[in-house]
Amino acid sequence: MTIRDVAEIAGVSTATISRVVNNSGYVSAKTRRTVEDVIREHGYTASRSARGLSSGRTGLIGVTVPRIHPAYFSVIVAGVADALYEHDMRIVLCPTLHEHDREVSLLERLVHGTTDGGVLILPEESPSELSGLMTHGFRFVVVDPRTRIGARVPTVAAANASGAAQAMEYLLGLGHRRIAAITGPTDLMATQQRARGYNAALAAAGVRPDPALVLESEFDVLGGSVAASALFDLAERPTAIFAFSDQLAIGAMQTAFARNLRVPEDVSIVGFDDTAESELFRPAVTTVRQPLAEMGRMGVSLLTRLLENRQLEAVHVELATELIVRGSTGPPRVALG
Amino acid sequence: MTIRDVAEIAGVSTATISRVVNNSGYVSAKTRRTVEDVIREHGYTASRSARGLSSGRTGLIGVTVPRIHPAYFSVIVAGVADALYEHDMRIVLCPTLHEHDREVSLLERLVHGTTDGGVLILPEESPSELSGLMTHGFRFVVVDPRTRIGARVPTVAAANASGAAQAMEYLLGLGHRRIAAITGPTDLMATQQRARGYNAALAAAGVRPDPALVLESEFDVLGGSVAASALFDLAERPTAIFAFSDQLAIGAMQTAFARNLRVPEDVSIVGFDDTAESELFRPAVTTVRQPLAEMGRMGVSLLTRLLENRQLEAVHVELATELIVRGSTGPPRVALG
DNA sequence: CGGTCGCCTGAAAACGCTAACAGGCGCTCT
DNA sequence: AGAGCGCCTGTTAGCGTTTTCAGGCGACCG
Repeated sequence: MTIRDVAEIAGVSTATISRVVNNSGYVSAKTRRTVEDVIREHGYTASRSARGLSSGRTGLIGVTVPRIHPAYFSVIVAGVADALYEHDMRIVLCPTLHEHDREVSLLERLVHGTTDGGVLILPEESPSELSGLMTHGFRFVVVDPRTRIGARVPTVAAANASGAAQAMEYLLGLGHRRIAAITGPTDLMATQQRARGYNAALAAAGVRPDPALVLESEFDVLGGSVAASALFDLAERPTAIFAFSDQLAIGAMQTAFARNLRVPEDVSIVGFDDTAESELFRPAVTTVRQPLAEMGRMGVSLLTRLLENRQLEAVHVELATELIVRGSTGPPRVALG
Repeated sequence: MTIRDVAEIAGVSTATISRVVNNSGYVSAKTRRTVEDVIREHGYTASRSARGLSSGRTGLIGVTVPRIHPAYFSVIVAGVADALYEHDMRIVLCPTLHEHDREVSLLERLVHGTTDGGVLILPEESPSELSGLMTHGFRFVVVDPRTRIGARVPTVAAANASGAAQAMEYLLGLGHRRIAAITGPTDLMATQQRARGYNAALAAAGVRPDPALVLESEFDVLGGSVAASALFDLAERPTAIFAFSDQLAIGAMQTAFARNLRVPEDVSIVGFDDTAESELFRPAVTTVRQPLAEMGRMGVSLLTRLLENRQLEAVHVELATELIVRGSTGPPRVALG
């Protein structure tokens, strides 16, 4: 079933079919109906390849993502896929496996004729490579940028600083004063922002920050365990730990259990992300919810505007976070100062 | 940068470029080198659209999946993506959101000129719709079939029956005799197979099956909680529960905790799948590992053979499972029988 | 009544690539 | 020496769309 077949059956030209399908240009109501009937009856769908070749638009959006299965990424991708579906576009998924070369070569291929644009999730690309792509004419949006990127590249992120501040204010409000932080890798913007929120909240409460209470780690469970272990070894143990991801929080809780510390009685723990496991774990993890799916959707929303050559009103979007209070937090055992 | 530009610069015809790029047909070593240099220097990549239109092969594989973010699916997708990457193919991801109509319409679009084939993960499609697609000429593979599908449709699944038997033999070996099962939806083939393994193992051990100990549920945490609750209310409580998914197992464990039952001292619990959360949870969940990523890779492997019009030596592939013993299982408190 | 304009439709030229065909060249074999 | 046969390369006809351009046909206006 090609457009030519449809044209023949409907007794019109291929141009008319094209106009009906894309509803562009003038078509009389009668002709339109006839054509639509034929299309429905014979089940015609335009070939994306041909359309792509002819019009330059493939209806495909490339999505690069470090890995698929961590809940963090897959929820964003789900948001992207959902939003794209509504625009009748499809998503070409490219896991980069954290390999910079792989990402670069993927992008090169995406640029040329394969896709109309891209959603880059936590890209490994340097800011200069990204602006290179941009000047090259590739339309894309970065979700959860790794570092600060040139002002012209549209980005979507969570309000990391204020989210962290929210969590800290809550802990401070419970009476905690010795609040440790297990941060992510410090080169990540998300980490820096959350650290900013952490420090700001402490300062606002008049608590002197203690550098010994801030530990850096990879964003994984093991890192959380190790860091928590170090924190529990401190002469003056923290009464609360703010982990910069749920994975870290769970690692910390595992260590607490292993040392027969009760959560939250002996130590309160807060995570970040609100991925599925934070709710599953017992006690359920108090966490800062990142609107991951919404971030994906917002990325698509920016991108479609970009593809329509419309001006973006906001190039850097921050989505609000929300503190989800669950069972892993409570007042400190001995109310201090 | 089109093939014509490259041809002009290299001083050869476009056909030669095409031959070099696809290494098909004869090209002299010298010409090949020249062309490759030009390509590298000017960064040419063939337009997938044009190639697709001309040759009928787009290098795109459609992957339908009910949802992306449950770990179960995303791990399979990761396997698929990885394997496809090695074939220089890309994956067009289509979440169906469990909606049958959505899936059908997606497939229709995939069939026509968009993709070369498909990997259908737990498809909602009826067997007849699937064989319809097949006779229509669409090349695809089903991973984790929902129901028994016609013999001609290639499928990849885990060895569900023997996996369940493994788990049961382990529990029986520990001395358990009253072993409950929380199954998934009974219309799923996976559920039926696991139930088969459950019953077979009981029979082999000479244990009379008790229908009261087998409860059906959706594959989610809540279902596990509810079912476990019912099991714990039984006059004669089971000493072990075999949950047909990790989610169910975790739900069951949460209920156990809520009732002050210790795991594994008061009740042993086994899950299925070995998704990430089963390792995170405390106690870590003993579970039957499904080789999800491998299932994805195997799907691609079958599909590529299909695309090359090669005969498949095995149309229905079952991948072995593995029992992962963790902390949620132990001998029953009072050794019975 | 002729011109203009809006609506509608068709013809035809791309779009960038592949593949079938044809031809040229140099060798070997008879 | 001529035929035959590998090897290499070029020519060219599509592939199925979109899009531009050029009309045709009424209606309305002057």
